[in-house]
Amino acid sequence: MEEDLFKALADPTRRVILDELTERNGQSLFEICARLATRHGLALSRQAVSQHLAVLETAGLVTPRREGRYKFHDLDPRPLEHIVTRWLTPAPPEDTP
Amino acid sequence: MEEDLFKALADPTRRVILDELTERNGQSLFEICARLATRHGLALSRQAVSQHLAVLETAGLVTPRREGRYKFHDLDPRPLEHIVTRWLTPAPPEDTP
DNA sequence: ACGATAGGCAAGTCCACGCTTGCCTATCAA
DNA sequence: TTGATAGGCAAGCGTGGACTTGCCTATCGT
Repeated sequence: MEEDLFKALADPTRRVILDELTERNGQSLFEICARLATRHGLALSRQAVSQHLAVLETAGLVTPRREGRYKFHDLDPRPLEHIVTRWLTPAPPEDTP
Repeated sequence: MEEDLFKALADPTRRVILDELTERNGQSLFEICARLATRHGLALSRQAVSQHLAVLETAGLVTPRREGRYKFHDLDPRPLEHIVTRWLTPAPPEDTP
């Protein structure tokens, strides 16, 4: 659902999580917590990050992958593809040479 | 500021306003009110729409243009351009033929 | 088996956001 | 000038969302 996508992108912490996963894909919850703290000064509780990841999963931007007691998170940027073209006017006849 | 951009896109009513302006650019506040009501079943107060437009202006997605007692609103999709490429991984080596 | 690690569930708090209401200003038509 | 139209400002209400806290389950190492 597109509502979930925009809601997921609305929070700055979630966008930083996407940045983190873009730089290093497949991180676990604790890894993300640590990198948010050390690299972005975001001292969130583990539960807060877990809830953010749940929102990102609902939006289809993050795909969880279980391995034993670990849960790794893979980025999936495909839902983003259509959110720009939606409002990109279909080639307005500009006469700017 | 990018925070304003994502916040502007977070609300479904504002996205419908962007849709309206994409289809018919340069509408006034009352025009937008009317079209939200008749075409989308959104019976919002004039003030509500005005506040939405203010948010869209802050995000740089809508540029106001005054003419007499009218204020027309022009869509500017340029701020949207970078929000996808931000998380598009720089061509991962996929071996899908 | 036991403790430690990785994560989940649920309730509760706090604040930002969407919307309304009421009143005020500015421009146009008669 | 008067009334109507188009829009703005500010206070207030109510809901949703972000975050914490406390406790519970599951997997690994020894």
